[in-house]
Amino acid sequence: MKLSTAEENYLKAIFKISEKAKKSASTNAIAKQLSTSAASVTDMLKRLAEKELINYEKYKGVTLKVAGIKQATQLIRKHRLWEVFLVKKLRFSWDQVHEIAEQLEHIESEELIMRLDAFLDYPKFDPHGDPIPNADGKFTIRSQTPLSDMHKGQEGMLVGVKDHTTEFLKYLNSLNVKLGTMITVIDSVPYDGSMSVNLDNKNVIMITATVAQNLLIRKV
Amino acid sequence: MKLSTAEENYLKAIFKISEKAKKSASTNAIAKQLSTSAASVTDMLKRLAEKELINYEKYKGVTLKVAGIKQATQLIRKHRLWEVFLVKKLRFSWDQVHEIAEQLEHIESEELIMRLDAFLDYPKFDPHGDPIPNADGKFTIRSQTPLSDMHKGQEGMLVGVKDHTTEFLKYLNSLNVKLGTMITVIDSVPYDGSMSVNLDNKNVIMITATVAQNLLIRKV
DNA sequence: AATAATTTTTAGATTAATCTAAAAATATAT
DNA sequence: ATATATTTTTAGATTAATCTAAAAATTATT
Ligand SMILES: [Mn+2]
Ligand SMILES: [Mn+2]
Ligand SMILES: [Mn+2]
Ligand SMILES: [Mn+2]
Repeated sequence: MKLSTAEENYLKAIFKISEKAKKSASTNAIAKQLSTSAASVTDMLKRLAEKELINYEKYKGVTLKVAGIKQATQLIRKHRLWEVFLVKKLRFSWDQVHEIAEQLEHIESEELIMRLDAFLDYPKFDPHGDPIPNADGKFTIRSQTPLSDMHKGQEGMLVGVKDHTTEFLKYLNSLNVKLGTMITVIDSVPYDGSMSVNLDNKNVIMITATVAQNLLIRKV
Repeated sequence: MKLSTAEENYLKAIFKISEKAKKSASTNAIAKQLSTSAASVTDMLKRLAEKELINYEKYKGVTLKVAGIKQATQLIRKHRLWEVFLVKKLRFSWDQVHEIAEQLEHIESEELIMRLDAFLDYPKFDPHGDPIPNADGKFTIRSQTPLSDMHKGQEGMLVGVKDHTTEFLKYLNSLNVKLGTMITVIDSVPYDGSMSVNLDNKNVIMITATVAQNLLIRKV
């Protein structure tokens, strides 16, 4: 089924909300995610329900039907593959690619994505450490912990970030923190959750609890 | 100025028609080019005139203003760069890329095109031999003759095609005719304009006048 | 120059996607 | 359990882009 860009974006939003909350997505949550009005969301939900992509009952939230999940997953696959292309091939920085990928993900061509995937050597993760679903929609899973949950002395590698905003990523750039950086917890302050951590066994820096919550570590 | 996909496509259509006919584009010609109704064209022309992109007077044709030429040229640049990417990097065949490039050309990011251009090593021509305007909108010009205008004994290299349809390009594939192929006119039949030509000093084939008109040769 | 043919424009509808404001339903707090 | 607050839906408009059918303007033909 051929969907409009707007329809695709709604499905992706519902997918992301359900994934995070592990329950049905509310009208307001979708509106917030897409920076649109609740009224617009209701309109669109009717249309998506009509097309059998979501389960929708007035005043209850929505969940994706199988067809909807498939569409959302493919869209995420396309988004993340394009992000890899932009970073690996065009040498964009990880804080510059999201906007462009938001556009590229809507290009319609199965063949294009197959070839792009091959060209990039079938990457499993995008530049932010998010898993790229394969052509069948399967995500690679990986054990990871927010740095904020780690204790003094524990060590691991940065494998992902939760916050994808340009501001956060640029801040990490300024700290010289990137995917692959080895992080060891030197100390953590119970009072405010801030931490001092060692980077690649070189320098020690201080970070706030908020930052620590947004750094995903694979422990060694 | 940020334009919609539809607006961009109209500007490109007007550019192509004016380029070929070397005069103003008529409502009907634009409608035909875009497979839409004349009424829709009139609607859009009013909008584009309002935005100072075209010169439009009722019942006269339209011409592009400077801003319109700039937009159309940039769009063509993007289209052709993406076609190069698809063929050179993703290994698509030249008959498969136009549709996808029609979508990709509307992705909005100056930075993306700059980087894509560099990644592709600043190509001057696309996979169909069409010139790629540079960032300033300048086209490389090249002397070329339709094969149909050449005479017995003349020789040259295939540098472009006039017809960009999948059917024509696939037919050329089947003849093993591609950009770079050396073509020598063995004989031409005045009666119907058909020709027998030698390819790369190997085999001789027969082609019709129509085919010969669509092959652009740089004579040696 | 009058008539016919063609082209172009206008008029009026339609569809997707959006909005604001008001009404209705649901959830929360007293 | 009633009142209040929040969420969600409906009602009614708007805008871009399209369409068909009819009217108007232009061009071609007798
Ligand atoms: Mn992204
Ligand atoms: Mn990402
Ligand atoms: Mn093309
Ligand atoms: Mn081309």
